[in-house]
Amino acid sequence: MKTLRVPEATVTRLSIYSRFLERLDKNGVTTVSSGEIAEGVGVSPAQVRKDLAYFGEFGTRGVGYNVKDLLKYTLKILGLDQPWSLAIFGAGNLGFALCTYRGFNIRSFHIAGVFDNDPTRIGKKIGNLEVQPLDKFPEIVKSENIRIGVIAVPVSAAQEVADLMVKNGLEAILNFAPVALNVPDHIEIRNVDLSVKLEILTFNLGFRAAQNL
Amino acid sequence: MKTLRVPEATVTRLSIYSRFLERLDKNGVTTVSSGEIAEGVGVSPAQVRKDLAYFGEFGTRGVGYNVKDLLKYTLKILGLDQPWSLAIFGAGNLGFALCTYRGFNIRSFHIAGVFDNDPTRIGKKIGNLEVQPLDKFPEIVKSENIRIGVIAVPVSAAQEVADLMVKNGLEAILNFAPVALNVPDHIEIRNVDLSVKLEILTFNLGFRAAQNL
DNA sequence: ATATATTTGTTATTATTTTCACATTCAGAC
DNA sequence: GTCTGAATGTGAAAATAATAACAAATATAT
Repeated sequence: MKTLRVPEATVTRLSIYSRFLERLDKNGVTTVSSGEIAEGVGVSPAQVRKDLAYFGEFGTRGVGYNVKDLLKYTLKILGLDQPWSLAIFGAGNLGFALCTYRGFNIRSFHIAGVFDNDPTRIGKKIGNLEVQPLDKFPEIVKSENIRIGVIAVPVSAAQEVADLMVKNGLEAILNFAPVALNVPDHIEIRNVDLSVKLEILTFNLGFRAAQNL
Repeated sequence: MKTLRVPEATVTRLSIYSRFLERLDKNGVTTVSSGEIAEGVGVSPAQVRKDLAYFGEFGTRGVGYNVKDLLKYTLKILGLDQPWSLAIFGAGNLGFALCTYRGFNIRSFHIAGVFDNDPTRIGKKIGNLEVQPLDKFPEIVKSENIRIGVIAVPVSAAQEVADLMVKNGLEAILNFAPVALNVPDHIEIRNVDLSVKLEILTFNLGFRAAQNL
């Protein structure tokens, strides 16, 4: 094993492998090969092995991987062996959906606060959470030890929210607003654009089809 | 201009450029350079020009690009110069959010049907849409000329829904369930995983930090 | 008209990522 | 013990993508 820069694509796949391993484990499967993982998530077996090789040797030649062990390792690598508190900004339809989304509430994630500036939304219950006004943010960041913020507000408010997050010491931002945000270099930021892949589909149905590619 | 395989990353960025151009146009900007686009969406100017070069020559040397024209071209390339009807499966929180999501209702997209198998959801109104039972799907696919399906159901039901979509002649699927679906080769399918990027953030805050990378 | 400042389109270069191929290792059968 | 079949880990090769660099083209000022 060598330690070098890990491609982000590798981390992406690791997250997917780990979810697949969770399912295997739940189904009582104890051993799995790179080929079976590959088949299960839609990549090549060599890719699976190469990805894992960035982090160590987890398998047994001639046998494969122990599901429980590999799951534990992948979770550890992803940083999911510790709890993470999230703050979600925006209690509209998307924010609401994210608050109840399984992926944001399982594993080590925990939504510690939902914020909105709309008086008609403040105080509303989402599960056992209550929508908070923005001015409660600094206090809750501290009390809940929040390091990651999620932006689910309209484009027009996104930069302002990002600034607020940075000002209050958050270290990472997951941005669902389709706009490039300006944040300092030390802030980890990733964008999730819900419609980009939809437009990849229309591109493929249209343009590519026309060219017979 | 040469015609060769267009990288998917290029199509992804094109979608982002086009949204940025829409904003410029709305703000009355008439001309833009590759550098300004790059700055606005967070890539390099060379990347912008390279991406556009796959499809033609749209700019004027020494000047830049005409915003309205380039917007029109990018929309055309993405297949957004024609209307697209969508079917959304799953009227839970995520399905609900997608039904009201701007990106799925602007440009040339139009949600032509929402389906669920839960009797407590069927008949409910989402905007001016009404949640339909699954058995209405074949009829609505035809009457609304639906070619793209969106999966917003739990993992346990996702494959079944995908099969139903394929059986009814849909050509493309946008899948929000975190599982690899099995579909015939001629079906265009893309997955949107809402929590993968969240786990990239925790990876970067944890593992990478530990290694000082 | 000419010179100058810009900015594109494109080729060459560099970097990154994926695939391939195989030696190595292990478990189990005999 | 030894042999056989299976699956890993990895270095080399191939494919892909991003960056850099620059000639070509255009508008503007003089």
